[in-house]
Amino acid sequence: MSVQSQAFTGNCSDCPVRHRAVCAHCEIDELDELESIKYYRTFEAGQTIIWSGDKMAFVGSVIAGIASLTQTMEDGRTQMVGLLLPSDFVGRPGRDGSAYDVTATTDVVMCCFRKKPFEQLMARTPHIAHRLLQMTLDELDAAREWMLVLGRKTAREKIASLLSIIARRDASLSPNGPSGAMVFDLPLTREAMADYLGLTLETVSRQMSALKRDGVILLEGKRHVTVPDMGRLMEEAGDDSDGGLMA
Amino acid sequence: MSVQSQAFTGNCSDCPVRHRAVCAHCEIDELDELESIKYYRTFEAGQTIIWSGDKMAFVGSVIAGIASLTQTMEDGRTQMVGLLLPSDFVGRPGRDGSAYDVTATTDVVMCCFRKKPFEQLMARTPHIAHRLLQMTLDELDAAREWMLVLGRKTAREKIASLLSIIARRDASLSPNGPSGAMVFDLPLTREAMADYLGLTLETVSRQMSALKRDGVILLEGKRHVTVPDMGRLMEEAGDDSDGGLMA
DNA sequence: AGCCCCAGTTGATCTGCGTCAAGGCATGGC
DNA sequence: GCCATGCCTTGACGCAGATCAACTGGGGCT
Repeated sequence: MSVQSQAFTGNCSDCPVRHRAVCAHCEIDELDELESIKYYRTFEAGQTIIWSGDKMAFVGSVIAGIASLTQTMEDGRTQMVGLLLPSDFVGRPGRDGSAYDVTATTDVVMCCFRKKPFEQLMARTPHIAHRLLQMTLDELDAAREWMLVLGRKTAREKIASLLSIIARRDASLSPNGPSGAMVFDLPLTREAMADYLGLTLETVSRQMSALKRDGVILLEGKRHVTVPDMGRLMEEAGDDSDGGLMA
Repeated sequence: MSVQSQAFTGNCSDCPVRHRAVCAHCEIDELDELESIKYYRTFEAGQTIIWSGDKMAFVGSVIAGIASLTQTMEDGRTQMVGLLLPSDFVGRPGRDGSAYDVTATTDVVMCCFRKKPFEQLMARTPHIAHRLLQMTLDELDAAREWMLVLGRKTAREKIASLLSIIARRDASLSPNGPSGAMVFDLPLTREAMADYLGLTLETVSRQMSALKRDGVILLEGKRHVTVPDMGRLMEEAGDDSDGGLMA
């Protein structure tokens, strides 16, 4: 499967993620300036994009595919601390090193900006800084929501939480009804799920089987998931049953 | 104990946290403008500052004392998702509701800005937005470091991690030698520690006793802690033994 | 003083998840 | 075809931490 299946010319105006990325509100002249400092890079599934501690020469956006941020302890225990989806921003203007490993979970296409020029542009262009602040605040909310999952939820609730997050993201791309059935492919191996959830891969496997046995999800093969009732899944996750959709 | 023991007149130029807060790099005229939209509020230990879901009329900085951000599930399980120390920022420009409960853990003094005018000032003043971005990125790093603690560390490592974070913060205020002995008072009850660490209070108590028995810490009463060897404590926490201080 | 109340400690027991180990089922190379 | 490899599933067992419960000690009431 090609990650570039859509006809994308490499021009910002065609960019499939532009309306959600850092450059969402840029004017034409600003886009032109971004064009001049950007380049694309592709990474194969499993490849490391940035090593923890490396100095980063670029910042950028994920255009296609999924990348993950992970931290690893000396003895090998690892925890995934973020999932980067198309339009998500990578890098930290104003600091040189990365604090985490960034790894391509699927094949990934990134739109990179050379760091120095990007920072200069940001200094001149308040609404890029503003957009980045909003995106960072969203990430902070997501990280904190995940702290609740890691600290207080049971294995079953953790799995249900992960599935409902992935399902919700897919929904925002191809809108099914929010409370109807939902179908998607898991972009993560059992091991990656375990690293995200603070579990072992065996426990992940067992709980997936349990949710399937109890009719909360249907599995076709190992990765293709059908959720017949999102409300049910969100109850299993321990969230409000409406998932905040009624507000 | 008064939280306002330092002679603080209520004027920005005397503010004990100014060099670390949002307004760190403000010029005199900007400070004047902040003066005109700010007011102080005090909260007693245990009081709720903001309820999850409330609309917030203000943003602001913690001036003295410690506040915490917590999330609670319907069945009462709670997880602390952030610890707010003096100079930390509260609130989310550009969004109305809080996603968490904000609670005063000790007596707290806050410097509040009315939200609307603050947002307008921010729009006109790029370096306030820039400072806020930096602070938010720092918080994001802290949240992600905490995800590793919650997801992968043992109870003993969790306690050691918390103690070393608190010790390090105190060190940054009153500089002892970084690898010598360190003395501080715990600002948290056992229950609050448990909520931060994703443990029960009984487990916290047992592990505190174990660290004391093993000579990693000394306890005088329930709250007064002496760490004879910070390196040892950081090993117990599962971090690099140098804690990044050798870099 | 006498009392209560709250925070913390400690013990006994239970259990959810980790650990270790044995397969299953695709895919790809020879 | 056959075997190797990667990803996943399932079972048996043990342990770290949760749960339930009793107790301690200090600080602030009347």
